[in-house]
Amino acid sequence: MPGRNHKKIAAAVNQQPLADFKVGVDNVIFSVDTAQNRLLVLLVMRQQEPFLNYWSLPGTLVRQGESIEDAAYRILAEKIRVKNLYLEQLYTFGGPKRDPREDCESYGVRYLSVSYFALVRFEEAELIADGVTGIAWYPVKQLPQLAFDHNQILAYGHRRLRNKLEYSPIAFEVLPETFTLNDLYQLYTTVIGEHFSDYSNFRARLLKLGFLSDTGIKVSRGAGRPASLYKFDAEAFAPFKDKPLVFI
Amino acid sequence: MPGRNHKKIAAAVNQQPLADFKVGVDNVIFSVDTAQNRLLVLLVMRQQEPFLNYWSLPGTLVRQGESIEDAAYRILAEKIRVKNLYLEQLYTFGGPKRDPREDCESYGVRYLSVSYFALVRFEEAELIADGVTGIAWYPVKQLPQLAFDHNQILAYGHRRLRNKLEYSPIAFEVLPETFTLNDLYQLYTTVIGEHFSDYSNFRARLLKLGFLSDTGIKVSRGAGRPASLYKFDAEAFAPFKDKPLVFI
DNA sequence: ACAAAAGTGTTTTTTATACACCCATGC
DNA sequence: GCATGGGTGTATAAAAAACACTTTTGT
Repeated sequence: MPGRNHKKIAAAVNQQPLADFKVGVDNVIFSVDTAQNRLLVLLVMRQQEPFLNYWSLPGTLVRQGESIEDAAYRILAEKIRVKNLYLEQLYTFGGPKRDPREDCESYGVRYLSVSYFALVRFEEAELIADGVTGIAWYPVKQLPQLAFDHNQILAYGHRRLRNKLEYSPIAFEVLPETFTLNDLYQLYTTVIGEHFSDYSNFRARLLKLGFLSDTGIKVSRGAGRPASLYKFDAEAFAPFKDKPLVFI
Repeated sequence: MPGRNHKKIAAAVNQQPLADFKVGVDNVIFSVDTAQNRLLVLLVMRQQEPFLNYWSLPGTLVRQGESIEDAAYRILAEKIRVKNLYLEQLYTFGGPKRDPREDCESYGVRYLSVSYFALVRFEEAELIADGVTGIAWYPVKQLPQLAFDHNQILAYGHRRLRNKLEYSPIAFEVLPETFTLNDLYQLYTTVIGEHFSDYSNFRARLLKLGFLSDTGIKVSRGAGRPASLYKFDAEAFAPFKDKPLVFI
């Protein structure tokens, strides 16, 4: 029965063994040091093979009963204490051979990495040093060679951060409740670069959009005229949601 | 030794069992029927439990030695023949309990779905009917209830499609090599809705940007003045890459 | 001749850009 | 009083938006 035989073969081809995965989460956690105008990323020193003593993105493997996003929040909370943060899924890297453990220790198990991208407020972020693991904010302009494909993941996260700042109001998730317009401008300058509107125009545009409300409270930063504290008004922003809008 | 004991306990807490995963890929494949001004998505009828006889996104499980992206292309090629397409990773859905198979048949294995989003040219897309599996283009405005969390994935893909059209030149990946400005306009209208510039302004803006070159060739579509065929000039577009740019 | 589709032009309004300048404070 | 940072205004250029109009075809 050639027909039947053919079907069997086709079925066999269609049912090559499925890959078994362990799923890891790697976080690209950014912050902006406005005092020194630097964009920073959180790195930890690896304590085990592979890539022992390499800097890497803080990551973990997903446990039973834990959602991917839970794992992302867990590893973040293990490394850093923050009040405000913005976190979103970045990309899933899953080619075979991206993790050297696939060759040796395992029985054909693949390692897949779901990366998350986070932005936290530098001034209030508290690194959790456990006395063993090295942990540090690194300027993204002076990165060391990282473990695994983490340089690639980081580069992808950096691109996403810039895009998000340009098109979405994520800056306000990481600024304090109230902030000066200069705080906001500095944040944009540090991440995007100096190649956009000057402060005066930036200011005028943002204010005209109408979702920044002046609290009337003034703060003085050393010399100079005191600045007004502004507040992001989520309700006033609502109409702009899902509309193309460029902040820079 | 209380110190050592404490360390042991901490280690135990930190090493709850890892989850074991099977990784699936689900494709949200869109096309635009310009003749009827409809946005379509490709659905297949499930042939097995769970969700037997439910419509679902075309998907597959990742096999040994296969990258995630390879699996996405494989399942796409199994269902449809196309010349041009745009494909990118969408999102990874991985909460526990998103797949009912986790409860019964498996030994604690989790199912994770890496979704991909694709845009293909409707006119030249050829569905591959194998005589068994139902397969169809569904208008996104009249979707049935889908298997798993596929309605959610689809909604997410739809949002991404709109954003991509607004900010990126993906329309040209799915239009034929040469196209009329009206073809382009229809594509935008169908996906985004009628709420953007009229044809005249759309046209003026796109032409001024300078990355559409007139081939000089004219085509006639029934009555009316013949239209010029244009061509996307990737080189002329290069300077706009990575710059905020809004097409609509 | 006339409807239909393509393409051009014009007018008005809104934004962007580049500045110059005024304001309030610390020292 | 003057340097410093905050804030306002203005002149010019560019772009968006609305819409009227011309051109070229099929019937």
